[in-house]
Amino acid sequence: MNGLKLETDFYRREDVVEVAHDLVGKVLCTRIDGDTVTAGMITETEAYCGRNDRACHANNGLRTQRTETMYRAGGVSYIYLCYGIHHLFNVVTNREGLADAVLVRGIKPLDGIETMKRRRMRTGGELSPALTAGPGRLTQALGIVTGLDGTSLLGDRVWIEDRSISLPGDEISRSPRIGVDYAGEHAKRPWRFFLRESDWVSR
DNA sequence: CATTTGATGTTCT
DNA sequence: GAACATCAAATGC
Repeated sequence: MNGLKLETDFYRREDVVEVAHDLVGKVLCTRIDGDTVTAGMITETEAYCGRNDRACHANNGLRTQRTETMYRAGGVSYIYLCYGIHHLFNVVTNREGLADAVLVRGIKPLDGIETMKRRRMRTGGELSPALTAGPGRLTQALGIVTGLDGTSLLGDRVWIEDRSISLPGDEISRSPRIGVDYAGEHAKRPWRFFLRESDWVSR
């Protein structure tokens, strides 16, 4: 609770890799259909750049119905269906016309844990990383679905807070992105950021 | 433990 | 028709 909602200045910076780094330690919050607020600290992110990045859906200016959201000005969500089952959540960054986004791959549960367990159909079970570690898992726990694609992150359904969680300088590690082998050389770029030593990261 | 496979729907060729 | 920013359950050691 009592965090400061991130504003457009945070999202509209030019360097999506920098935004991906800075999102680690921030708190992703949702309030879906008047339900309890559910929230968790972001533990893992990946940057995708619309220009010269074969791993990005909107690479080389590819404009489709799906990727159109990525071209909007920073500060909205980009949510799409992956493998026909999983709703993956991204943060659109940069200015209008440039398709940059940050994929959120893991959170550590903070608020509304019982609600998250219910959405994941894991009531009664022990609190484990299976609840929210992984891009498809956290969206289900937070109630995020593709119907929320394009939602403003300055609104009251999906937003991100700065709760002044302090992380030691060496806590954030970086590595190549996961599951993008098809991108060739670009797959090797170290554009994944994650909390070292955290249980709440994917894999 | 590690590895494989089935689920499932949208997008793009 | 193939590929896909994944996950959970099943199978193989």
